[in-house]
Amino acid sequence: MVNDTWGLPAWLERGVADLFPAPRAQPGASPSEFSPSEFSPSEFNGPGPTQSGPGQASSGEALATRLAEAQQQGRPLRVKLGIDPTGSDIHLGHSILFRKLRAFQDAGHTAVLIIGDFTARIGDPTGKSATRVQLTAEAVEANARTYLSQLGQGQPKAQALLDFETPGRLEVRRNSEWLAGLDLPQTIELLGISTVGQMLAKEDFANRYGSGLPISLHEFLYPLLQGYDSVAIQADLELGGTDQKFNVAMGRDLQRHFGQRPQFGMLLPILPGLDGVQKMSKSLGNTVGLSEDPLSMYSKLEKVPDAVVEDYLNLLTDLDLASLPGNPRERQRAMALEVTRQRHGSAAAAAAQADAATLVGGAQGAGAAGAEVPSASLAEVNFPAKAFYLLSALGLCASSSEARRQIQGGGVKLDGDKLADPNREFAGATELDGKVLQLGKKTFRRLIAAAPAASPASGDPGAQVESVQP
RNA sequence: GGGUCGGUGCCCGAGUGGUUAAUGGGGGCGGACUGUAAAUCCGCUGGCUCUGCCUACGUUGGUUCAAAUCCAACCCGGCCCA
Repeated sequence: MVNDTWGLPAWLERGVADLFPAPRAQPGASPSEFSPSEFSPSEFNGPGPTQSGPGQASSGEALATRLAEAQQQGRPLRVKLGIDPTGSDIHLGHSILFRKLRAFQDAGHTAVLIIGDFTARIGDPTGKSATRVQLTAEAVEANARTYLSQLGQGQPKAQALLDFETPGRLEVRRNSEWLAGLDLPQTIELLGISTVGQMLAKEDFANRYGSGLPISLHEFLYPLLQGYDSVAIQADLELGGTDQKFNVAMGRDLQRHFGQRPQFGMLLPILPGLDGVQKMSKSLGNTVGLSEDPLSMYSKLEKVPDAVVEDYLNLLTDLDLASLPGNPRERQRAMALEVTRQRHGSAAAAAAQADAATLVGGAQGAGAAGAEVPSASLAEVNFPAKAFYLLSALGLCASSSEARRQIQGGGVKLDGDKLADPNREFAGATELDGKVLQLGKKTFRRLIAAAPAASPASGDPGAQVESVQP
């Protein structure tokens, strides 16, 4: 999956899935020259890096040249990354892109982070089979702020995912800056740049069109608007997931149209989710959030399917794969430890690993050993409380019916003792204070009679009570 | 705009007047096994502090003792035609 043949500097090479422009097999084309038509969305299947014809620079070489040129002229590259503030949490899947963006920053280049506030407000349907719900400007702004704080805004660069500190290394822009002011003639100009055929070449549109699902006309505008972002900020390179190829390529077309030198496109793989099958996505409930507590993060990562451990190691860490133990289980644990360490530091990661081991042995130990278990406050629970109600009131189960089922299915334990009767009644909070409530093998909550004074991980106690389930 | 087919639970998809909270599959969750994995097997899979009650088959209204199933209007989508 990961290609090692781009010929890029080491800091840039790892994990790159695709890089374009791919050179065109065109006689007389000079490697360092950007021909005005070297790439268009309809040329997706152009020659890859290993297939370059004789005398052709690979796209890796072209980029290396560009980097050298930038350094020579003392003009850092403007590296674009667009994010869609529709959700409110950044997860490991996103972090692949941010890690690469950070690498560019550390090499002296300028990260241009575009918050797609305008496009999000209208509801970008990318990758969805149905049009997304529109968000209010306030919701978008709140999401954007959450993103920035999760990316480390206000933190020293050693701890933050992006470098917010060093002057000139980061620009945060909102695309409403330039999109909100587009008038109809300008919009029509944009629409005129692409064709229906090109749009239908996009995988998402092709699938939906092929299976008879509706495609709204305004959806054709999104790739154009996103591409226009590249024009607005004069991007030299755009980072994206491999699913963004169309949009990134569109940015090149538009830049060319508006007389700019077309950007490079650097595509990184999509991280598989915890299920190991589908991509990591909040709506699929298979994510690890960047702001999750160390124990949740470690224990989720420790049990990802073997098939994706390699990808996680490659895409989320800088570990040298060859130096890791060969045993799959050991590799899995090393990966979980390292990723947790990146977010929470060595001490917290080691503690999480130890706690995970304790908890897995059974909750028996958990109560006594004082392992770090996310806590859940009993303050909101009305006593006397029956067992099933407790589960749902604490948010461990989505509904009280489900709580009943879980108990009847034998999946619930209190301090290691199986809870058999859903109607078992608890008189008051003191009876439960300090005990560990366990659902299945992975979900633990230490019950606290009063509201927690200060929660260690996040400021929001509700966030800690969040279940592992979607 | 005309014709036509269709809109069922998280998803797909049966069901065409009456033990129907609705067959089946997928997904999900739980249990056994295991390496906390995968594979396999088993159970569960609308809500409610639940011996019972409530909401559900696009929406609203109607026929009927009884409707996801019949009728009407409306909304939404596919296809063909304009």
